[in-house]
Amino acid sequence: MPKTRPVVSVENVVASASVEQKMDLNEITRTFPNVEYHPDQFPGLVFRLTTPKTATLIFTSGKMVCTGSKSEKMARLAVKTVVDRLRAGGIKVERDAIVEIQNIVASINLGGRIHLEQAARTLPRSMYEPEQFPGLIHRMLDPKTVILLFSSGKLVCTGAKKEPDVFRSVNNLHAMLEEKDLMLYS
Amino acid sequence: MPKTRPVVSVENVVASASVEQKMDLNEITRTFPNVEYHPDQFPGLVFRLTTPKTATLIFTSGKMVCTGSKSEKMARLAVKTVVDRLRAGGIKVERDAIVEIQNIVASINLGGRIHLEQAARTLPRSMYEPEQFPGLIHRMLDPKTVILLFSSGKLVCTGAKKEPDVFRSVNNLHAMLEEKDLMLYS
DNA sequence: TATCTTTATAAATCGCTATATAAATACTGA
DNA sequence: TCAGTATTTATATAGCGATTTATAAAGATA
Repeated sequence: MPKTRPVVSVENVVASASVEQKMDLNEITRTFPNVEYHPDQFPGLVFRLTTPKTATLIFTSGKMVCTGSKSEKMARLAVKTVVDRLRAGGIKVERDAIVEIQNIVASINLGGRIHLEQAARTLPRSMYEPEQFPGLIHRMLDPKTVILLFSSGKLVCTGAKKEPDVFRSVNNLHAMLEEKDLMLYS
Repeated sequence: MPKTRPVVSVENVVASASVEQKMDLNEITRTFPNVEYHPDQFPGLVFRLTTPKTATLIFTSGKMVCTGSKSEKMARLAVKTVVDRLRAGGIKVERDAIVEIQNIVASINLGGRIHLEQAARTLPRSMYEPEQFPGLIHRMLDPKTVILLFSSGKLVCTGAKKEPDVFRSVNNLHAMLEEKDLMLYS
């Protein structure tokens, strides 16, 4: 049995948003010289914030993608801040953005080593090709997430749309690893 | 002043050798299926030993290059073992190999951190381009060796032909670093 | 209709970067 | 033709940039 509880840390939250109006990216580029906009390379403009430390992609459609937040709440705050900044810079933005969380990435430490070779044989929906990537890739059905397992006992959980789903995924997997005796605590 | 003595470890010894006679590398390949011989790629045959864990290149000229030993003595033993193995396999080898040590590589831990930026400015014959390689490359004149310095306080000394030269090189450099106050002990 | 572009993020591993050194080939450049 | 460079082997050191996963957005390309 485990000596420690899994230590979970949300590392990145991806949110999509929309202000429901056309945006003039060239105008934004002129008012905010620090943004990155290379339409030949990618259609989105990159708007970075220091706090919360995020990068928000803004498209001509008024849709946005915000990445880098450490929580759902911070992602919403980041989008709000971007819109406020645009307005403060004289860019007309009629309504506040509607934000939807699209992906939550978390790192986890189970506190013991995982026998990956064995796990690859016993865990369903697993992919393990150590010469290609050192982690075992496991697709969980409920919640629908993907977990990368490393021999060190550390995990990466991605694909969750709600924070509780990260915890449920980790608990499900941890129980499974315990049950099948795939963990080694030292 | 240093709290610890440098910890020196010889990591690799390269020796050249010769049995002073032509060798039939195809014959060796037939008798020892585990050797590697791809004349289109490289003219030398690779003969590996488990103890001492080494790789010896054998050329048609009868000359050899032995790498991987942890000491001068082990390098000589490795070459002797290769020749004995050849003879045991029915390969005629008239005389014992004449061995010459060509290079000794050692890793060193000074036990304190090195201020590389500063060292690059004060040490003569130094090259430091961190974006290309994280170590500072210092060419020592006497003994004629090359020392790689890392911020961690670890070194790599290469180019020595005698083990005492490794120690002399390390002591010279250590004294120099102390003198110019480039070390930080914590 | 796919896949690529870009952004962020963790995990751990590989292959580069650089150093010396011998050997014997092939190759390129003046 | 001659001088360089590349090939291969081992070895420590330590940075960097892939590798993989999910996810949205809007263009381009196939």
